[in-house]
Amino acid sequence: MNTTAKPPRTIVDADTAAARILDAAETLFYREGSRNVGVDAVVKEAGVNKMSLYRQFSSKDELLRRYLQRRDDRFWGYVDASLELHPHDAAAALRQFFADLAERAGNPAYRGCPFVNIAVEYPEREHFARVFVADNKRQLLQKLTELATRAGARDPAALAKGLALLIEGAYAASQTYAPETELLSALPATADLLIAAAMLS
Amino acid sequence: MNTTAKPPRTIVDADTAAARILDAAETLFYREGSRNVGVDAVVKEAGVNKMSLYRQFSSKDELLRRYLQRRDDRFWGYVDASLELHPHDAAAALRQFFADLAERAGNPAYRGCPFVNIAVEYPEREHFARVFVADNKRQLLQKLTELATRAGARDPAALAKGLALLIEGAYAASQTYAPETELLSALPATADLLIAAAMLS
DNA sequence: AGGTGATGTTACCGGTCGGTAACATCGTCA
DNA sequence: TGACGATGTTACCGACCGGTAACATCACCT
Repeated sequence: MNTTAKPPRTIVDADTAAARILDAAETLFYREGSRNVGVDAVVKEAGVNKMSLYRQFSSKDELLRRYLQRRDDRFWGYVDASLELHPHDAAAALRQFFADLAERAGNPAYRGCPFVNIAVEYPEREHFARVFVADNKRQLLQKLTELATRAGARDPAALAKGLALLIEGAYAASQTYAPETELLSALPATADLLIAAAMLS
Repeated sequence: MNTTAKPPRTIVDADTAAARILDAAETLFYREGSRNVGVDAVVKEAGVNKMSLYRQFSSKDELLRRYLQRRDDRFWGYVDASLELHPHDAAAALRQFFADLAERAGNPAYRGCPFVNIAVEYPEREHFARVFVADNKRQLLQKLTELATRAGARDPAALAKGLALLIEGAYAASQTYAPETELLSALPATADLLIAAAMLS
């Protein structure tokens, strides 16, 4: 028998190749870290040839850019899904977001906030990926401030910053603390407390 | 003139070589990330030869272990320094810790919590460095719980977890948010709020 | 049918990684 | 003085990194 049979050549058009590469990059960059994953691993996971990658993307950095954009879209999808449940009650919307975040971050496959991970992976604050991260966080703080204002907080900026710290804390703690610690179980109640305290005159 | 003059051979004994290597590793691993720094960069920073490293340390992993131990010692030094200022007032001690943390994390050279960074750099929870990190955090939560108890909190475990989340949040936010955001300025007040709320009947 | 452009495959480039062998050179102590 | 052990220096190993050239093969359109 022929033990050296080559696998059949499979041909995929450029668009599907690009999509599969992006899917593979999203999976691997998030799970293993963008700097720990080589392009060879990406194309293997995507089931395409390395040249297919470099014909669709100019470089690994370009792939990283697209990865960040995907993560950004996904993140705001999470936010919108939580907030839409309470369109006329900003305080409830905030509480909902923390409940949903605690749920997501408690998943065993959760590997933390992709943006926090990027910030750790790239030491230079001027790196384009770090700039992207800072921009995402800036928009998040803005959204939190807007919600805190609508909720009627005495000092909306202060409440928003406190909640932003809690959010980052949930991200980091999901990776630093052992799962048995169940630190995230305290997230919703702590957020509720901050929100409630911000309403009192 | 002789433009190819070799630098003079400098000889240092094993102990000072080991110390300089550890210092260099601590600086570089923290600033750039342990996986982003090669042993060549470490020996260059230390001003010693690569063989001097491998005669003192069995591997880069061994160096990483020593690095983690150093950071652990340093961390508990910070904790003790804050707590010692209020030996008979646990609530004040907690508040002091957050004030000092906000100060440290606001330093421009601050590169976040070394343990958070390790957790991001190494994807596998079973990796020895991740286990070390989880152990440090477990001890921190224990210390916080003990202080919350001494402070007279109604639910010490809940307060400790909330504060632990805030701490991790300060670490992560120091790297994700742009400095202009001054998110850390909200840290002490938020911690104070949580502590005060935990005391009320 | 023939040609043309997109895709797949292989092999390779220079650079960096962690780690080591071999040898030169030094200080120290008998 | 001579020998021995510790240190410094150089060169190298195989593996992986991001990226590319050259060529084989296919689909599709005229």
